[in-house]
Amino acid sequence: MALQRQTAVFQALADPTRLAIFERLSRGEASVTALTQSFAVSQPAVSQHLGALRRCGLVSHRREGRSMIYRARPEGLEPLQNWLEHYRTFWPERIEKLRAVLKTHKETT
Amino acid sequence: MALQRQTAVFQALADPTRLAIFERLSRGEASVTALTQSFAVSQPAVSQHLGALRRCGLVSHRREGRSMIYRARPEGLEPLQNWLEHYRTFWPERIEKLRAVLKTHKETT
DNA sequence: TTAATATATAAGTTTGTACTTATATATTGC
DNA sequence: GCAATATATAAGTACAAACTTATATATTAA
Repeated sequence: MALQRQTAVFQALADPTRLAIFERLSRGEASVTALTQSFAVSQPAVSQHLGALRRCGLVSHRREGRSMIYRARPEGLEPLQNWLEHYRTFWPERIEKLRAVLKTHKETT
Repeated sequence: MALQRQTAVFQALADPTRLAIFERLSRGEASVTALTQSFAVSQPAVSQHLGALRRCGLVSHRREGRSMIYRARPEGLEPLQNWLEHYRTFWPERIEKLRAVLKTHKETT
């Protein structure tokens, strides 16, 4: 079945390497070369993953001399946020309770 | 590359049919037969999607006579919630601003 | 126990995805 | 312009995923 807009972000983050690249970029921008050195895949593989992330708005890039600098786009997570927001409407108490638990957990670690 | 625990939920929700099944179940429990009637795929395909959702904790099921009744498990979304929570730590203002926008949007539609 | 119903599993097919190597394109410094 | 460097794209391969039909398993009712 063809990929739909709704599942695009899930799809993009479903691959471990691609997720790791996004997480790496969320801690600071990086060039393709730098990313390639961080992951056990070839440079073209990294470029392909970056293309996938870019196509669904999870990263942006700019040229800087010979390098392409990539950075994570928090706004790219909007669909995910939106989707979970939707479920908060359906299951308000349950999810809110869960959020509280998670927040506490975060604060104590 | 092998599927990791971190990407399991993303992977499960990355397929449009499977996402639609989960969303259907989030609006109320249903038997496999009922689900099969709602989607344009065969009964085995539905069972396979339910198996995938079940394996990562997004749905639970119980037998009721000859039927298997499936229901969505809000707790199954914990990894997603947790993951986004993590990004709130990194990008607090930005994401919080976004959350506010989304909440307003929800309330006015 | 036998037939009907409901679901799960097996096996096979097709398409998509993640990778590879090879090569094209863009930028810089000589 | 030419060589070096950085990235993207092309082409091919291997494996995973999503489906199909056929069949096995479980439950109910006669």
